[in-house]
Amino acid sequence: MIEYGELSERLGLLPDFSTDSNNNSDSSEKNSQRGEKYSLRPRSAKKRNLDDDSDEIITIPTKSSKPKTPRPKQKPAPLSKYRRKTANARERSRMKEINQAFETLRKVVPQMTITHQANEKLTKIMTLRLAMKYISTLSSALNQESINEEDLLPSASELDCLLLESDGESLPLDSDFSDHSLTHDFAIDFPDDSLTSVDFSTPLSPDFSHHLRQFDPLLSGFS
DNA sequence: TAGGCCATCTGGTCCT
DNA sequence: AGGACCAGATGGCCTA
Repeated sequence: MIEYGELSERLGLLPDFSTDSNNNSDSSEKNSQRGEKYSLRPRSAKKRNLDDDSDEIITIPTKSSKPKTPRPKQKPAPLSKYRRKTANARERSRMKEINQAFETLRKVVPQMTITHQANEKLTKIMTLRLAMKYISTLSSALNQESINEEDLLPSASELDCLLLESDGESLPLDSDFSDHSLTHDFAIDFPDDSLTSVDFSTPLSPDFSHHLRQFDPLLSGFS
């Protein structure tokens, strides 16, 4: 039985965890709080290494058993230790970029407080779904304004419907959302560089288009 | 303790 | 050949 450390060293598969743990510290705030704990994946690495060790030549499962047939398809040589490290670093960097984009998106998408506690961070999937819905809300408001700027503003229930929907499924427009109405002022609730949330306990302002223009510079061109 | 969310590692695939 | 992108696997953290 080959020990984990020995095997990994022999195969040259494992990155330098001590340095990786340092690299991890900048991946995200949350992760930095976790510190060095993300640096090791002993069991998974062991399993993978053992798998690698168990079959050096990959045998393609054949329907017709022709045992003597040589399998030309060999597992490609694992990346060198250096290339594996650099690939991991690139991947971390790529994910960091994605997470930064999520963070930016969180700041511009109105958030709900219905199911979230005050300082609870929106999950990625919730952020995407809210963004989709927010765009939909703005688009519909824009279209309605092109017809009649003042009279065709979305109703509070429509906005509730759009913003409440977070799972990709449409909610019926006649749903009863009387328990929570939208905030009266997006511009106040969402300063440029702070995470804010829609307060459903306050009534919706009738002048929704005005707030939309304040909120989105693209819309301000239509005033 | 189970489940959700997340970061990370890893190998495969595609592209330049 | 090497980088970008992706998805699967894994384990840590947190909350109900």
